[in-house]
Amino acid sequence: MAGTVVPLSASLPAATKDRILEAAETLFMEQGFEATPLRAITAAAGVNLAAVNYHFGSKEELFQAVLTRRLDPMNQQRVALLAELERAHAPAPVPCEHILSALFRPALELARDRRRGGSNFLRLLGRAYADPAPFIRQFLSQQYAEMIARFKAAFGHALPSLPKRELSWRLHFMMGALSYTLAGTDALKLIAELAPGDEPNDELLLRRLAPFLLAGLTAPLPDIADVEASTHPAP
Amino acid sequence: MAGTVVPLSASLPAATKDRILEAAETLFMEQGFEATPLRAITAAAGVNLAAVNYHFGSKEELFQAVLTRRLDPMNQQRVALLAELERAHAPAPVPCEHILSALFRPALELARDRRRGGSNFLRLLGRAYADPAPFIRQFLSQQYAEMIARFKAAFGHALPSLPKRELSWRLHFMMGALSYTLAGTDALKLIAELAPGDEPNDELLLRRLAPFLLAGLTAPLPDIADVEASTHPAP
DNA sequence: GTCTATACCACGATAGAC
DNA sequence: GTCTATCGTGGTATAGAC
Repeated sequence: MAGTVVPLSASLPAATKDRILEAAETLFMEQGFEATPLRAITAAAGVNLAAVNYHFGSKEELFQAVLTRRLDPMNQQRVALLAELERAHAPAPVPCEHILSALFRPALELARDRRRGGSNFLRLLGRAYADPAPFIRQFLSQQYAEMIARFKAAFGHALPSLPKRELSWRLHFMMGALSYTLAGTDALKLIAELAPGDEPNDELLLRRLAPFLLAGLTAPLPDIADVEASTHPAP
Repeated sequence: MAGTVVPLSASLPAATKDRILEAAETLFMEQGFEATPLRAITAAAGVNLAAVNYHFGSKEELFQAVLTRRLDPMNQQRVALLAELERAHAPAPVPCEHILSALFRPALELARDRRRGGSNFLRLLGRAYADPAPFIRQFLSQQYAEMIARFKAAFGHALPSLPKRELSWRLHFMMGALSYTLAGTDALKLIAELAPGDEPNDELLLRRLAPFLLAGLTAPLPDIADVEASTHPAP
């Protein structure tokens, strides 16, 4: 983690594999997964068609590799930020706003960084979420499981009076609003429309979204919240 | 709306077109758009492969036809419910909870109706949202534009102190949470996990989601909200 | 107007030579 | 590791039968 020392071999002429990865990310973001022929990727990367299958096994596995390359660091950054906050506040719980911030900023940073794909990457991700292929869904759940668990625990400490089950629901809603907003088709368009003059600024979006979600998170409990402890009555 | 009189010709042996539509919906929901070969659809419908191109033009247009068949009535139902509420409350504004209800119930009803595809249809829809093909996005925007406008106006009356631009953002967030929740890969799984014992009940989900969104909608304004009124007026 | 048979061309994948 | 050749399957276009 600490040392960012790169092996000497990294400067080699190189890495057919990396060239494929790079070209694939660009083209997948521009055109989507299914709409991008493998032949277009290999042409852009200047490699042979069969190289993809050799290095990645299949087009789907190439897709997963593209996603992991961005997602894994982002989620690690999230838990690192959260851990830092917990250290700073201990033994008191971290306030909700700060937890939210740890959850959002890495995603926003990714969305803003054009060299890492920008918001197009998040759109690609959002699409993968709804993919009917069990392969992809399982892959994503696994990618997120640990991070979600940590944030759920943090929110649990910050909101001790909120039942665990209710918290699970609301976390789900929150991730939904975030994913949809960042991945949605018209997120950029919306920013341009609703904040004209400014350069499309994700920071602005965060400042809008955070109060919205924070309020939802701390909303009064629904009527059915209390019946759960006992049994389940008919609706 | 009133007369549900069906033309006599509807009882013909027929309608290759309808058989295709029916088979396509089922298979698209089960396997997704790209994963479903046209040949599988025509086989299930018992028609010739070329019939699809003849009646719909292309696979993509067939997809749009499948979506429209469910979406159009749902959105009409939404505006009808809203209109009814406005009539009942006039000249006072309709309370937010009721507006929300008019927005959600038709979607939930669709999600629960297995004969209309159930929640699988909404997942299909959610996926289409993130589709990079401009064709599909434009189609969806158009499908929703009128309905969204009416609901935005209704919320505007109910929340006169909320700046229009802020309302636009929050409506966007709301639709995001709703879409994601209904369309998400694990919505059903989540219901099963978080409400064990019950049959997967969408009503329960609504009772959770509504307070969450309602709180977000009426949340305090973000810090940057006030600078907007002065400079650029809404388009 | 409807429907069918059939012929394209592009796709992802693989086997085998180098 | 890389390449060429080839296979099976996909969406689409068209000519012609009813």
